[in-house]
Amino acid sequence: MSRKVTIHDISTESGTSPSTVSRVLTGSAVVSEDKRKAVEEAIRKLNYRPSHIARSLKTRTTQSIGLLLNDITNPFYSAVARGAEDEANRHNFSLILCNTNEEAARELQYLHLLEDKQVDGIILGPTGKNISPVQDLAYRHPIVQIDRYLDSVEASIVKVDNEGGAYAATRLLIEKGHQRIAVLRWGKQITTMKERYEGYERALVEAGLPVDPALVVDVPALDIAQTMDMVRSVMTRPDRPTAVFALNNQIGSAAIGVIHQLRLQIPEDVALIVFDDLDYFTLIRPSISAVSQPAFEIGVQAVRLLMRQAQARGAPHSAEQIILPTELVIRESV
Amino acid sequence: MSRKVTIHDISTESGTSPSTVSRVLTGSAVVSEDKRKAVEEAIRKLNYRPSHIARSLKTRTTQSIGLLLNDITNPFYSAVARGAEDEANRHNFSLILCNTNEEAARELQYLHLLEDKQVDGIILGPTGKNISPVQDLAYRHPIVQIDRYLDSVEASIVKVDNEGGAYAATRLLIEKGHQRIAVLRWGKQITTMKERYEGYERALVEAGLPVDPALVVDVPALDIAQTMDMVRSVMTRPDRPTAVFALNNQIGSAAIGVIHQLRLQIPEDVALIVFDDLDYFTLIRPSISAVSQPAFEIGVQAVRLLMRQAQARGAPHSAEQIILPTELVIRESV
DNA sequence: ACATTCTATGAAATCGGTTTCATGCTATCC
DNA sequence: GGATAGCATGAAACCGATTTCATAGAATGT
Repeated sequence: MSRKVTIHDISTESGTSPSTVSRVLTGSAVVSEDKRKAVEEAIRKLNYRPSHIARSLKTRTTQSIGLLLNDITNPFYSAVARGAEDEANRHNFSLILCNTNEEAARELQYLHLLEDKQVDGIILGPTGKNISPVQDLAYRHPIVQIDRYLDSVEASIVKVDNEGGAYAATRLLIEKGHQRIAVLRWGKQITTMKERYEGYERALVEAGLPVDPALVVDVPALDIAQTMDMVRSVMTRPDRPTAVFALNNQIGSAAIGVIHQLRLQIPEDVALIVFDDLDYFTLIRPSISAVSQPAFEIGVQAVRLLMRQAQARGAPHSAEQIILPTELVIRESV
Repeated sequence: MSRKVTIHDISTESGTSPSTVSRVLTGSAVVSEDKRKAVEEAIRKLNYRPSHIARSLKTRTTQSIGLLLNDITNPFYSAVARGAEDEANRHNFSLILCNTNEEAARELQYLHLLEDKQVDGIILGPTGKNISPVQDLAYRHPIVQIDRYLDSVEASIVKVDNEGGAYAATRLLIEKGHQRIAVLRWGKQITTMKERYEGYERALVEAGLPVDPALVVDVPALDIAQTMDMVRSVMTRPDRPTAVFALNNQIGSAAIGVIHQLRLQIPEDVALIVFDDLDYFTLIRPSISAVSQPAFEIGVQAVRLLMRQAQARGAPHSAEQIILPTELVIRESV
């Protein structure tokens, strides 16, 4: 087993100094044509590949960014990841995948780990429970929050127009004649949920409809069985709502499951609209209307924003905020 | 902005040498009780966190593994990723996420990148198009293939019992009285598809049924629209099959879409079973039967296998093979 | 033609740890 | 009690790159 080829080997093979080899590697300074050729020849001959680690140690940059998500198996987040991966790759950066599972301790552990690994930036889909550590980190490193964000933390954000999307969805239901519209949410203190709920409420108020607390259902956890139970109890009440607005894809799926179980007809018995679109919504009958989010684009924009911030390091980095539009996709369920 | 705290700072603060600090850090040698206390105190006081990069440079180990997948948005792969992440975290390893998008060039680029980054191991869901580079890599580094594998390459594998799962599914359809069972596949040279097809064929042959080439549908690409077109053409033939077996979740979803479009009743007009289970299969009506794969567990096992191989480095590492069982989940669609 | 600036290059320091090696001290043995 | 082994420790080398700094030689200006 031959030892790994180092810059020193290239140096001797090409009859130059390591400094010169480094210069042709990074292009950081002018090197004469013949030396350059010699170095390039040696690199090819010995099949040399520079060590990222050694480089990182000196340059204090790792060409990597941390991607901290609550649940990579949630189609929304995996699309974000895909977008981020795509854009990162375009910049020759790689992603370190961290799954928090909505656990504060795990998020915190990862935040430290990523700092120890000296990632050049962090894309954070926050659990919402580590406010001050995130603030501290944001002070020292480029960090962009996606989807949700921590209200008091001064860090960049890439999100969608939750309020507007929810408003449009609710309005659609009202226009279709619905007066009793249930809203299903989870974690009402989370910014996404807050904003979506506000959009719902604004549409109701604007239309002069009452905001009935009985129609606002908070599911206790993102557990499909529990969520279905909650939804079932709403849907089996004597004064059942005529329309349901689920504020995320998981609750939406639970609602679909319950409605099917109860043998209710969509949209005759109950109309349905879900915040966040899933592939299968178009495949089933009736197809499900949704507020579609540009998840892939969120990932792309987050990486771009990070690149800009990393570039401008040293300069007082202002916390940017990117708000992407949602799209109301009207299908058979309304 | 205070400079980063280094091992040298701890050394002076605690009145010891860097060597001793390193020894308490790694626990690689005995240190007297009082020195240890002093070092630990200094670490706490200065809030010291060792640099992973510097450590990696010397130890030639990065505590990270590369995760190379074709499509992280495919629920199967994202579940694998989740499992891998979980297990890696348990071992204090982190994952570098690489999405190949089924592109050979991208896969190759990533294989090089991961080697340059000196990951301790690679989990590879291969495109199938980079046989000799993978073989070369496997010779130098721990690598485990998941799901698919490269036939000629000597590297460990974690996969499911594709043949057995497909056999069981086909058998079920036959037992339900179906004689004309279409099979939908993509990329027939890919090991998973080959094995699943073999299971299908074995079940037919065992039951004395003919293997009708007209019922074997190869979709040209994993594109939902194209796939739906192919499926539609089969389902609109005069001698339409009475049952359909889709060999992966994407083709399965396309099939569901087409069947709904054509207003065919499941399972009366056509029975359906899909290799690989998706969440929504239980939510819709009728619910869809599936061959369920332990995707999370594949990720977990892959990481464990990698850990073992990395441990045994130096010893001639034998290529292990782990075959996990599938589960036939019978729902309303048959 | 001589002083001065430029340019390409190599030597050496550096990044922040780990590990080998040498050493002084204490414990053990006959 | 003197020789030997064991043990904790620090000095220095090392991992593999980049970057600063010094310098020799070429190019430029007057």
